[in-house]
Amino acid sequence: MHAKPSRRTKTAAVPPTDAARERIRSAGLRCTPARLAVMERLAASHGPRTHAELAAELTAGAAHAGSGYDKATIYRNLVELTEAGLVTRVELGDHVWRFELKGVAADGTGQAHHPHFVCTECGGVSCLDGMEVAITPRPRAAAKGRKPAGAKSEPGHNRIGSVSEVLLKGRCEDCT
Amino acid sequence: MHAKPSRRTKTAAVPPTDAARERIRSAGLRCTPARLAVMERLAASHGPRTHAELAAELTAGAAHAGSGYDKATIYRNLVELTEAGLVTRVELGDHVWRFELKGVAADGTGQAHHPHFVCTECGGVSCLDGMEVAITPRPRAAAKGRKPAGAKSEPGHNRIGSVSEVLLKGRCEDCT
DNA sequence: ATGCATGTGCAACGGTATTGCATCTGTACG
DNA sequence: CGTACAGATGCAATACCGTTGCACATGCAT
Repeated sequence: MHAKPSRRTKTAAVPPTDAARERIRSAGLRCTPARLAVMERLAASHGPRTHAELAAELTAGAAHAGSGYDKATIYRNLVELTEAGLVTRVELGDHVWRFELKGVAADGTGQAHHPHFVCTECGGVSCLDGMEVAITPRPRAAAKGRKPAGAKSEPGHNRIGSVSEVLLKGRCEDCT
Repeated sequence: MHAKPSRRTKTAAVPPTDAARERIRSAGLRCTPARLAVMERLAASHGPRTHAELAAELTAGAAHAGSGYDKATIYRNLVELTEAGLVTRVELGDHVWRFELKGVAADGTGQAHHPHFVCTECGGVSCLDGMEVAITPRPRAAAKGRKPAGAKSEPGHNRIGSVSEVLLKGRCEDCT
């Protein structure tokens, strides 16, 4: 039983389900229940979710009817949605991919992603929305750091073309 | 053969081996050949190395005599050295731990904590030595020349206590 | 309704991280 | 200098996550 969204007296003229459906369709993907469920689950989350989490929620189908999807399906959907540009895949340092709904970008670009902060103690993840990270050369620089001429250190590799993702690690105030 | 001059009376110029040995000892760990080899291998690297890389180098025993250590031993040594504070373990987003010599070197110049930059195209890793990352609460209002470095009382529930690691991802200039 | 391309379920594979246990070794001690 | 013990090592097994192959079911255009 799918608990089909009875369109009677819905609070909004465009339920989020339809919005997600439209985005999926416009991304060139079929709109399947599994895909829709993944999208809605992501939309209902605040921060990035792991594949394991989503799989647990959508596989067992505890609370949500219509669940019971395979973890491989969820994984593939996440990857496909990522490739389609609807979802971002991040790695926060614990060897687990996390997926996050991307900003509204129908054209496929122009998403301002936000930095993430991970507490190395409690593992909490914070989305630093509205934060900007600027990287600047250190004031006095390495004054005394006479570089051995023979060093093979490749300074040319330090050229940053564009930064698409920022990840900070440390301790949150609760764990300090 | 090892053919190692076990005479401790050399006292010539304190080779890096002895420095590493001293650090290992002072960290409360035994000074074993495997541990020493790991330390030296890390010291000879410019960037963070993966366990697989180090294992490949130290297991097969290609160039360095005395190699042939087990990968589990190398792994355990890396973890122990990390816990001892001599090595840093970072995760650059490809689900592989990377280890980097931490703290001071023989010359005393500590390359303590530098941000890392990973190119999502070529996978190259850059150590942004001498770079500082400043996080500003707002893209517009605040000037970005400051260095909070210990930002507190962040708006919202994203309270950063202290930042210990910075990871940037994007594209290097070559891949842009 | 029908057909094809696409998505899904099941299960297996691969690779890295991690650990148990018997044996060996570094280091302190006599 | 020899001995003993805590710690380190080697070997192998385990666990887990990510990933993929293949046969079947399903969405969606016609």
